[in-house]
Amino acid sequence: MATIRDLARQCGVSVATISRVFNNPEVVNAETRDNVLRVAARIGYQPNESARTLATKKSYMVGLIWDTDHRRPGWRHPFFQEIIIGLKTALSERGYHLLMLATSDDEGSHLRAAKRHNLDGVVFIDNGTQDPALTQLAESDVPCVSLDRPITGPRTTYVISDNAGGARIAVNHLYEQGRRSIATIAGPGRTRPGIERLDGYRDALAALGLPERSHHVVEGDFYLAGGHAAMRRLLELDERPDAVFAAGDEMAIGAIRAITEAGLKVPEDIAVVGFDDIELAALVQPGLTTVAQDKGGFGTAAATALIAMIDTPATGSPPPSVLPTSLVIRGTTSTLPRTSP
Amino acid sequence: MATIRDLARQCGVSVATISRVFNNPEVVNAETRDNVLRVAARIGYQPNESARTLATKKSYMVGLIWDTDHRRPGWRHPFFQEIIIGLKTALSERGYHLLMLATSDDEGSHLRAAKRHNLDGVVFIDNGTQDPALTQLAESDVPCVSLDRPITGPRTTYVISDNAGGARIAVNHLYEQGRRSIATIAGPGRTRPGIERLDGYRDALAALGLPERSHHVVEGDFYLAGGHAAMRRLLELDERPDAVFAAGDEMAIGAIRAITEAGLKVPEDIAVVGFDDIELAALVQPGLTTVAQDKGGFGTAAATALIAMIDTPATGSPPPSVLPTSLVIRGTTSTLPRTSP
DNA sequence: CGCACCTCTGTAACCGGTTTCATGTAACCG
DNA sequence: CGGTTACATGAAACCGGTTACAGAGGTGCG
Repeated sequence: MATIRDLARQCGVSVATISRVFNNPEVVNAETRDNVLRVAARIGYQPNESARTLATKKSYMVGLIWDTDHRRPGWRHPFFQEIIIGLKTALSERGYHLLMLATSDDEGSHLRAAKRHNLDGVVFIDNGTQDPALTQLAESDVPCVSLDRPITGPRTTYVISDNAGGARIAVNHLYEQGRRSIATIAGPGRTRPGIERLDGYRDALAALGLPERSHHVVEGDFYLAGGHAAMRRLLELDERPDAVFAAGDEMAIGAIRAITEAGLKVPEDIAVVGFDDIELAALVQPGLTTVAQDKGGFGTAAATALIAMIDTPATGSPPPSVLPTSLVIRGTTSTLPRTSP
Repeated sequence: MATIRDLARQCGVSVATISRVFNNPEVVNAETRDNVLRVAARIGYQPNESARTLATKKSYMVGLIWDTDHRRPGWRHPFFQEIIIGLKTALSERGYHLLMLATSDDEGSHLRAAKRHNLDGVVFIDNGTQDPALTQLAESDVPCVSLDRPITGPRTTYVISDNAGGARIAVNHLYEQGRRSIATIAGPGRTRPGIERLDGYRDALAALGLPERSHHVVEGDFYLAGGHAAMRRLLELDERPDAVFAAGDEMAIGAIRAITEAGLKVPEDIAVVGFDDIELAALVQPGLTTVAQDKGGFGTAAATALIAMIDTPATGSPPPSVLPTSLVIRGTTSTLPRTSP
């Protein structure tokens, strides 16, 4: 690899001039500049990023902290790939790279790892554990963005879906379809989306003047089996609901299965709305009506907020991004559009 | 951030000694070493990785090239998340980090980007395009591992599933279930898995002494709609098959839908086997019997091969890893195990 | 005792960039 | 014509590590 001194020699100028050609082209004479660029292209010169980072303290690298947790080996984020695509694309456009840190690094102190590697900022994806290393990071001066989990700090913000709003949309939609006895299969009460979606459900019922019946609220676990079990409990009620809002698509599909097994029909007897819009939602039959999250938006919003903090050191924490959700209507709430496969 | 010179001053030793404490502890006096470590911990010293990389030419970073392609915006890898988990875990254990490079970087020359960043190696995930930048990279002296796509070079190897073997397993399984008229919905002829799985299907038929009927081979597109359409063609045949091997799970599910729509039953009238074992396979009803790929194995094998090349500069290219596939038997080939939800 | 050898440590060059400051030259101005 | 200013460039220090080499002090042996 040619170094800056090699190039300087070949061009008959000093290294300072070479450096200027790449970082401050306007201050160098046009003729000199063109010549440098020509020779650089010929000999295939390119600056060494490590040397550059060492001198400038800027790495153009953003850390991604995503603990595929030792304690919970199977943990997966439903939209991981979409988030990464969005994040990477938005970062790329601004010239930033994404570094996935080895988790073992520094025994869990992400802050130390960030400093070591001269990271310009960090994004982390919540894995549900209250990792103290994340709090430490958020409280530092390193720009941070958290996905799916509210967290604060001097230079920290977060991106989250409008869970309550989405839940309201779902309930309203069921109401518009003529349903008046709307139950919910909630997420676990300890999770953020679980709480917020349940709140939205309650708000919507109240706004519509529908009574909230406590036995119409059953807690699930976000997974298929939990949704199935929860639905069975709902089916045993004297006052059987004519619609169910499930706080997650997998639970919704489990619920549909329970309904079908009971000899009832979806949506004729019971309409179902899910939340998330996972791939599967479009593939099951009938298609699952669901509240879609803006999957790509997570990455984009995170990148935007992060770069704002990085580029203008004066700014503290931008306001959190609350991503809008939208209703995707499919077969489980409407018999009309029978989508062929 | 404390630097090595700060630490040296505080300890009353030279920077060389400090450096030795961290890189070559056995050559420094035990007492001195302990003292340095104690002071280092107290003042929170940690080496600057950029400076270290600059001096040693070793970054402990591996690049991940995964073109979420401008030309094909929707391209996604079915197992992306699992691959990343496996890759990251295996790399972490050896102290390596994963850098996702900005695609715009250097206008597509991944090789240049790798050099700039002093990457120790590179992994790339095939996106189906024959990107010349990948070939250039493979032909360089940078250690490379390609996923899902055979490619060669002086220090390059690849990881791929045993597609043909998996197809044979599938066909044999159908045979054991008493099926004798086994059709296939193949993948596109231009894709590697498409070709290999079809080869495996043919081999298996031959080995079993079953005739191969040309009209029993229909090409799909790996997606649901393609599987559906292909199955309809098979259903129109005079000689209707009693089993179908679909070269991808989504196609298999499309096929099942077509079968059901035609008033036939799975598996009673027609048994179905898929390939991949995507999440959905376990969630549809009846569960899809399918040939599972070793998703995590991709990442692990890639990391192992890459680190072998990195650690021993003398070695050229390790042999490619062909990951074994395994059959997961569910409802679409067997009426016995009716899995509850 | 003299010499070889081993153990431990320090000095200083080096990795490849960036940036401050000084300098030379030409243009401009009254 | 002398002085100010703008422009273009170069010399050298610096970023924070690593490492070749030299040297100091102690030990063992003939």
